Amino acid sequence: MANRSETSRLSILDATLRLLDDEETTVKSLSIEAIAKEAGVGKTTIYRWWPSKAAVVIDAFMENHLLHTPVRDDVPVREALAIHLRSLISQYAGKPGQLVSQILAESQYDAEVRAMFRERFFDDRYWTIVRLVERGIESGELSPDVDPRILSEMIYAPVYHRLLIGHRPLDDQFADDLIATALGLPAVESRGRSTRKIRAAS
Amino acid sequence: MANRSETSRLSILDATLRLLDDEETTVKSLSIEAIAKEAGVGKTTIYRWWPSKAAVVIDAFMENHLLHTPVRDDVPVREALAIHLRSLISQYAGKPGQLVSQILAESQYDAEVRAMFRERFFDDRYWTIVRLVERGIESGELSPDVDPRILSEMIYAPVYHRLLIGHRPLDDQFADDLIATALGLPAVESRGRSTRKIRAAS
Amino acid sequence: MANRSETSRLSILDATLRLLDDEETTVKSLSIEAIAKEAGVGKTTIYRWWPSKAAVVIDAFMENHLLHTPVRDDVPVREALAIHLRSLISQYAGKPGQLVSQILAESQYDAEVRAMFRERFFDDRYWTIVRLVERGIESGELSPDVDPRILSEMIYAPVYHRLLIGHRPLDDQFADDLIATALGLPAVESRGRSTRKIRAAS
Amino acid sequence: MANRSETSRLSILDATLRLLDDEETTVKSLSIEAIAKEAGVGKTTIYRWWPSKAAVVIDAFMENHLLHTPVRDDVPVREALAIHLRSLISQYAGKPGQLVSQILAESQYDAEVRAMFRERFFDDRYWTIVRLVERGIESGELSPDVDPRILSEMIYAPVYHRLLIGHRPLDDQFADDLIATALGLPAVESRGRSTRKIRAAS
DNA sequence: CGATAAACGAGACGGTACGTCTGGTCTTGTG
DNA sequence: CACAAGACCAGACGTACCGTCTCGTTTATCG
Repeated sequence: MANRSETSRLSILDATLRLLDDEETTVKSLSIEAIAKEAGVGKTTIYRWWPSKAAVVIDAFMENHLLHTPVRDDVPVREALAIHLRSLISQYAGKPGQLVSQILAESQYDAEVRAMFRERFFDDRYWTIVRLVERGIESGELSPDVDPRILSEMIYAPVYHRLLIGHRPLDDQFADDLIATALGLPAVESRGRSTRKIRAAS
Repeated sequence: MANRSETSRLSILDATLRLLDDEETTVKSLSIEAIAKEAGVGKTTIYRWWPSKAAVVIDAFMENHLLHTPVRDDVPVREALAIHLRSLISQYAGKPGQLVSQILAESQYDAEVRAMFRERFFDDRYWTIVRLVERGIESGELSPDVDPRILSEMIYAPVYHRLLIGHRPLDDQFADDLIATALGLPAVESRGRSTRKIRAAS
Repeated sequence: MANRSETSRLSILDATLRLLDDEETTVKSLSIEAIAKEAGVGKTTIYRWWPSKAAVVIDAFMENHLLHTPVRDDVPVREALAIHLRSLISQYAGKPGQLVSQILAESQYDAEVRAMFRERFFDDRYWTIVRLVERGIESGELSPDVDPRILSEMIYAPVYHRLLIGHRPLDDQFADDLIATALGLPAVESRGRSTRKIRAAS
Repeated sequence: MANRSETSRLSILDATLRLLDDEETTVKSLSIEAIAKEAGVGKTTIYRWWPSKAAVVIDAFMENHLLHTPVRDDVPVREALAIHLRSLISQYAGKPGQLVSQILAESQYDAEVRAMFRERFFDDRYWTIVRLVERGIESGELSPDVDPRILSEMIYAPVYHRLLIGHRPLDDQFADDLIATALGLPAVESRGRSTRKIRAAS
């Protein structure tokens, strides 16, 4: 029989990360051929076990838990949200963000990749936020009238939006603004509307 | 001398749309070679005037005003938002949505395409919503404490989010949920409570 | 592993000859793309194994021994020369001649092709004539004072000269004239005079 | 009205020579586009007056009398031949030789170019040699039995042969060997056959 | 001497082929 | 018998030139 070689599997995932580490390399410019060569592995071996290049990248990405965005449950929801969002945004502002946006790009052309992205990456994060919002409703920090899933999307989606479109920066201010608006509260340090407008315009 | 040929320009944009109309064709699978052949045009002519395949697609997409998402200013903000979002979402649920998501995908790999997407497509829509939100604040429909740009992103981004990730459907319910949550009103009859929440937070 | 495919090699050479057989096709107008298409082969396969189009043509030309110009060693040198030259000239007057002249043309731009032409095509023929001239010297049919290589060139080069420049025809008369002049005999009956001349010069 | 512009004609021929002067540029790699640009002339102007790139090159080549190969008629034929051939060969060994061989290459694909090469370049030289050989016959230096045109080709063709095939060098020794053999005389400095053989092999 | 027609520079155009690259499949030993 | 190595068919890439075709803009006779 000769079962799947764990050595090969790891070489492939390692090689993928090594290649993606190069500032110039994108998921698109990365080729299966290059991965095979870097891993010292035949192309066939990759094609045998992964349905597409993007699948390898997602696997490699997850294998090394490249994104660390804890959600604390021992602090008030507002604070937990703040910690989580700031952490997420700061990571998305860098190389991991590029990777996520490129995987998302690949997933536009391949339903299998899209499903894999959701299952292996997206769902966990999404439900974590939904649960957090639900805790906020339970604790009274958030209005009981909001749909936790919709509110979660309204908090989370803008981060992806800026990541993908780049019309405005991914920074701490953004995290604070999102939370303040979501909780129906102006950001602490900038209460007035006109002040906020000026900030937004800068 | 020897000015640009309008005939060629139109042939190219038309051919691009014709090819993209095919259910199986994506922006990725579309090739400049195919456009040239379909348009009866030399490849050089395309390369001479467009920096990339995606640029041609954006031009073609815009040339024919493929997306019609009016924003009324003669009705209350809530209603204008509802009309706009329902229209936008219904179109994004179909072929135009696929195109937008694929252009966005391409833009992840090409700063020029990203800029073109923003300038030719995104900015108009974004500012239209921002202005709408500002009108809502002025008319008292929205709390004066929200940052119009942040709120706009919180309303708009989830649409793109579902378009790109596909974790939940793009339908009228979604439009209504977004508006209700954005206006701080889970439903019409709960206006008082949500108003209270906003007031309490200020 | 994965050795060269003999099937492909033959398809390519066959396709090349098939295309060149067309009266209108020249080595210049022949394209690697056309060979690949005709052979049902990827362009890469051609580029992998041949350094240039001309190299493929030379290979194809030689593979099928397209030129038959025997040199008899069982008859007097004059007769062997006559048979050989008449045969060579008659072939050069037709399609093979065009091919040779076109390969020679290509070789003016590519040292590798020039070397290949010499090694695969020219040298054999050249040395065959040199040896024939040497036999003529040994047998007394030719003056011992001539340099066999120079005399060979003087006999052989005019054939190429007419082939390439076309100032006068390639016909049997030409073969006879060359031999007569080379042997120092304008005609059979004037052997004495020419012998005298050579003797007088030594 | 508006006659041919002599200025343009000269710019084009000059530009052609300037471009061909570059060691790396060949008649093949030279493009009409490049000539037009270098000459500051529209492509149309070239196409209007010349049938092909090679025609321009021949014109440019001749305009500047790039080859100087005098034939003296005030010295014995042997000496005149020696002077002419040594001069010709020494020039053919350099850049002019490359040009001639490349023009000859081009002429293999274009009957018009071939005719132009003959008329503008070849015929003069050919008949000059024929006349020289005829003078040799009249003066008794050459046997009255040889056909002057055939002997001319036997003297002249080997030069082109070496130029195009490059199997042996174009040098003074070659000129002397040709003349010696043509005149039925061994070269003065190397009378013995074995000596000649060794020289030929080097 | 002003009209007018050809030649001119510029360069866009529809094409062809280039040589390179990658995708995904197939083949051939090796461990 | 899974693997590495890599050859294979296929076809798009972006580039270079081809030869044709407008464009205005000189020129230079001719009416």
